[in-house]
Amino acid sequence: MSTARDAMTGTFAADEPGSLRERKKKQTRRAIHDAAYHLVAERGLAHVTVADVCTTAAVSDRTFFNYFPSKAAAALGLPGTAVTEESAQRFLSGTGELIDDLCELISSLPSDDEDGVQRIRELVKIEPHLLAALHQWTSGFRQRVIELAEQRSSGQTARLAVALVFAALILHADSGYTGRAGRASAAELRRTISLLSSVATD
Amino acid sequence: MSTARDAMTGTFAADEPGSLRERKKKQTRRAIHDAAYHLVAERGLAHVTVADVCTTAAVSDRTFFNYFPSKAAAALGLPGTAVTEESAQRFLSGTGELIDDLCELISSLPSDDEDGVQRIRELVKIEPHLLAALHQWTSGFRQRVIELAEQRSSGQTARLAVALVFAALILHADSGYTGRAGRASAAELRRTISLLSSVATD
DNA sequence: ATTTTTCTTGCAGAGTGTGTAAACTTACGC
DNA sequence: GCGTAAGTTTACACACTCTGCAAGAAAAAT
Repeated sequence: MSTARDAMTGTFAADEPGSLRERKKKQTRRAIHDAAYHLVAERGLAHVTVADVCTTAAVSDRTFFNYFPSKAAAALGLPGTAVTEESAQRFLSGTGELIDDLCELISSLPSDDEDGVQRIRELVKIEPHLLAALHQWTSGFRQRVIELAEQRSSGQTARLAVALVFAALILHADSGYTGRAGRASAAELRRTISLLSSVATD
Repeated sequence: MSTARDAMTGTFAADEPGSLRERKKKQTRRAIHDAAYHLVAERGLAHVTVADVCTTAAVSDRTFFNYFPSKAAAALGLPGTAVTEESAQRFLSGTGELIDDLCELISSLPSDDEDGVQRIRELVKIEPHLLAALHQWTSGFRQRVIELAEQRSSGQTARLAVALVFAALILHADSGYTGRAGRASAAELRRTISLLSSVATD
């Protein structure tokens, strides 16, 4: 992976990953999430205000909302755009089974952080309210995926496939389903879908 | 169906269905939902405030929140308690296949209104934000159902079954899946689950 | 008729989230 | 370098959501 650094000048191209701006944005995003995560883990969601998070992260209240739409989203560290343009293109030009490619698409969400999913599980376990927030976010994610899926297969089939894949995803996110940490891989999702299918036809 | 009216005195037992209090509560709940539904359908969610709904429904702002936790919930007419004690008991003492009984449980949610699901679909179609609110509500519903399911079948099987049933339920609520109006019957849910299973094993 | 319980309402207040415009920082061309 | 363009942060003001509390109104129980 090239870092897009210009070999002649040593400067970065505008707003590409690696530019000063992008690095700073990633940094403040991370600062906000970290602050929210730790505060909520300690005090509980209801006893943390956005203002608290902001002072801890050393940003203004207004900046907070430039990065996250809500306190819950910040605590969970939910990405603003769940499907990157790159993932979308790869999916649209995919050749495999729809379900398999959907699993691939879904499992490639951009996290700031490798232990992102781990943090989500921890918080959800101690703050069930956050599960609702997570599902709300997932709803937007799902909408986008449906749009993409309908460009590969039309109508009902697409919706059914998406429903299955998200059922599997939620099972993985829901703590208690499996003790495993870390994000769900495409293979694991595919396996869970097989399980779902077998349960349906008992 | 007995109305619980006391044959001697002609009065109603306290707080049972048919008592004056219960009727009035149902009435104001309905008034609030109707007002919210129509206003949101006309102006869109963002251009309706809780205060607007309250003046239309002729209740105080404070009363609004005694019936619905949010503007979106009122517009959609989402019931406060999704699973009645009665449904829960019937499910727990059920004898059929877990999946089938879950379909029965899920499809028996208490609606104030026969065309409740129809209204939900209409609103969601013009206000995608409401889909998120719906999923959030569904999240709480799901939690309760998981509790119940785990009392009939333990651990993973219960979770898998619930995931399937809710996948089907969401498909039905989501406009665009099927043109049919009205609430989803247990049989329709069961059929959708079969479809899901067939999509999984292509 | 009186007491008790439940529901409604008004008020006050903390907290969330948005529009706007000014200050500031980074990027780019020269 | 240097000046302009573009993007980001910040303060301020403001509408709105939602909750707690206590007094009043309505219904049920005695």
